[in-house]
Amino acid sequence: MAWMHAVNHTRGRPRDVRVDDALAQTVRKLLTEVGYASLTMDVVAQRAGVGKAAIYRRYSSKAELVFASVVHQMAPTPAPDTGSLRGDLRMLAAEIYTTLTDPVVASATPGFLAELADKPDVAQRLREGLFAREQAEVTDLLARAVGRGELADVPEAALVHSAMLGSMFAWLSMLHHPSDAGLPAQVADFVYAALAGKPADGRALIV
Amino acid sequence: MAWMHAVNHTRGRPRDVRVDDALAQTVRKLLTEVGYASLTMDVVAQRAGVGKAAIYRRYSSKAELVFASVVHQMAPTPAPDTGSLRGDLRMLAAEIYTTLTDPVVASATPGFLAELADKPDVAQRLREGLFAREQAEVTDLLARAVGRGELADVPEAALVHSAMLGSMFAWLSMLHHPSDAGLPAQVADFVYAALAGKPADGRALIV
Amino acid sequence: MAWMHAVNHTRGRPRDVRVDDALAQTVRKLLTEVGYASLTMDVVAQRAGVGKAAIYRRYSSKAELVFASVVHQMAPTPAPDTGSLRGDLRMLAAEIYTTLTDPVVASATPGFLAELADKPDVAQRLREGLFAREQAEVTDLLARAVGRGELADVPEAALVHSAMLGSMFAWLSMLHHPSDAGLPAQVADFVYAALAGKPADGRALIV
Amino acid sequence: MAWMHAVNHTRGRPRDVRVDDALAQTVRKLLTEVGYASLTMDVVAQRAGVGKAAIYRRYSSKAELVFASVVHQMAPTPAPDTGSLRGDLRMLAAEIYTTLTDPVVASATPGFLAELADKPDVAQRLREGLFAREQAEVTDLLARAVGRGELADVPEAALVHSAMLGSMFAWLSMLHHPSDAGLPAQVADFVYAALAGKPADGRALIV
DNA sequence: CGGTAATCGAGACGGTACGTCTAGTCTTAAA
DNA sequence: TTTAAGACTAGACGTACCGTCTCGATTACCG
Repeated sequence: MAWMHAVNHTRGRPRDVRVDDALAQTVRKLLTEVGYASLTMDVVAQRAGVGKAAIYRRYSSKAELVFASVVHQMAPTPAPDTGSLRGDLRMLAAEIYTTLTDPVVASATPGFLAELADKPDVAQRLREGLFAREQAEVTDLLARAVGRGELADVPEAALVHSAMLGSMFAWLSMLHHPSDAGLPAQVADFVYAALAGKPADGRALIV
Repeated sequence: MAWMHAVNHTRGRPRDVRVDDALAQTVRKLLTEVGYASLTMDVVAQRAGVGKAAIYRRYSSKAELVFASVVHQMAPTPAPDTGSLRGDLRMLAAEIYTTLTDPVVASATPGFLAELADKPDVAQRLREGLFAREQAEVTDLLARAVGRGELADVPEAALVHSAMLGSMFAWLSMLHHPSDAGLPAQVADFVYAALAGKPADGRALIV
Repeated sequence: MAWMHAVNHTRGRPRDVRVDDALAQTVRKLLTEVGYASLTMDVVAQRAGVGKAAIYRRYSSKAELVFASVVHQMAPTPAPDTGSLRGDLRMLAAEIYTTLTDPVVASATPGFLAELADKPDVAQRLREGLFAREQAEVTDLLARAVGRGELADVPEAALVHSAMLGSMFAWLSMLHHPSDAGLPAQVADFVYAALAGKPADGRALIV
Repeated sequence: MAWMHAVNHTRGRPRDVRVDDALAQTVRKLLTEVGYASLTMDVVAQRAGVGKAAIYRRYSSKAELVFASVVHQMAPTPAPDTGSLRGDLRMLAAEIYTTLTDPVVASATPGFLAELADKPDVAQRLREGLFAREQAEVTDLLARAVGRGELADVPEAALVHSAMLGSMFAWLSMLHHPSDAGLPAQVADFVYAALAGKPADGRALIV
């Protein structure tokens, strides 16, 4: 099947791979420097030493360019399995937290969410490329917990995913509470408590 | 104390209240029609039958205008107290859900979050005017539960708030799951389980 | 006939004369400071310590205000008669020159000419109030020359007027040659030569 | 030496000549239709089928645009030499008259003169590009007359130029006398009389 | 001497042009 | 055919100005 990709590009000058790298690096740097809104295509081209046509030949819009550049070298994170539901949740929470607080991701996310409102196609690709894998991890993690006998029934993965991702996103980006290394564990334990029926933070349940 | 607000406006022609109303109404209508990004100041001015100067005399930017218009007549929501923690949580979840799925709010939110990245002052006002009250409700609600003896210790309100707001926001705006009337109850019960130590959805805990 | 003006204005508060003076003075000062184009009604009002309504109650437009302010205290120039055509021409030239090089007039004139293109009514008033009297002087001056026997026939006053006014205006405002005290005499002599058939500047005619 | 002008424009897409043409034509048409003051950049762009950026890339302001468009294809008029001073003057007067009464020039001139007050750089360019050549013609014309023996001494060209240009400008634009085909000849003869010492219009000189 | 009516400064109002900026497309010459 | 450079269209942004309108507070005359 590999030949599929090797379509005879042998007509005219081949794409310069250094362009792709320069773009990704430049976009990532600019995102942290000025943010998504003030990142302009002209400046990207100039700083990357690249023509605008070379950009639009690869990405059809600013949103796609930024998306690709942000995802570019995002952790592939194969799989965790720590042996316990609580451990798995903490692992996942830490992973999500790391992503959300990454300077590049944090700079791109809000502007990104804004564009998704208008462009369902980009939104679709974002969800598939970014969130689908995460959600699959949640599904696996829950299945493992059921297998271990930690949970009687498998809860809805989407809800658990929303709880973990959303809690941290709201904490950081909406309520603008300070970034705190203890946050992911807190959230993971909170979710664990909800699933396992043990009060969060080991607090005793009275009635 | 009312006289405090009656600051001597007696100098020159006073602001026309109808302009404020026309602006808020027009912005709200345009938000649902074309969304935040495609809402232009010129069109707002034209449709409101107002000069652009009148807008910029009140709001220094598009972001401020939209913010004010969205908040304009947002539910004052006095207080609930349903007699039980679960009931209170469901009430609050329903309220948040209603807000998040309101056409106007839903249209404005993403574009809004994007602008907050650049404009800390607007962000500050948004948090104070929009989220602070919500968080106060959470605090009260938890205190009441402790008072009733439903909880042994008072949990951190900010975390509970993040969990409720964030879960629903992520579900709706990030993962784009379909709007579902059952969502707020699900989320409320999930949070209740975490706090009260009973498995969500009444699922039995095995170990 | 004076009673015509004394129309019973005796209803309500009478116009404050100090407003008129303040306006004229302010406009004249602003004209020399920033020129016609950059003179704004708001600044006039502010600097004169006057409301804009008070201005528009007197003058229907910026053009009218400036016109009135410039003419305000312009030389009434009774009449010259120096005893000779050449002397009369020199006198008139000097008068026109003084007017054209007056800082206020010089600042207002170009912007003024521009507005006349669109507003025939203001143009009409300008011509009647400003140029008509000048032209009448030319007519008288020529008639006197004929009476004295200096000229056989009375030349067209409008042409002579154009020659004197236009030559100096072109020299100063179009070609931007430096202001020169000798200019009016030169122009007067030039016109005299044309009328009297003697070469300008006493130059000998060869053929 | 021609290569000096062919500065290596070979870097990026070259300016589109059709844009320049479309702009000049559109401005000329609009000048006659609505005049200088009511000519707006947006309408120019729209009617020319051109983006505003393309205009401001070429001209830094409305004044520069209009200036360039008016001068654009103005008669190069090499040189006349009719064999006599009177003939040369009539020729020049006719040329100036044609220019002044050209609908485009007539519409642009007043608004133009107004802007020159504020913008000395534009004024400088106007004088060099527009009047300098005219004045050179006057100088030549007078030199020829001296060569022919029609004049004993060479008069000051600037004064003669001012007299011809100014007389007609004042007649048309300041005093708003009706446009008259006989005007240039009248003015030329008037100037001729001043130079040659023969009474204008063949009127007899008495003393 | 109190009512009536036009005035006053202050400043908000609708409308409209300006000049700047951006996204995404297109056009060169060179490689 | 790709490259860098940069011009292209379209259209929003925020500022500025004009001429009008609206406040509450002054004046004058008239009854």
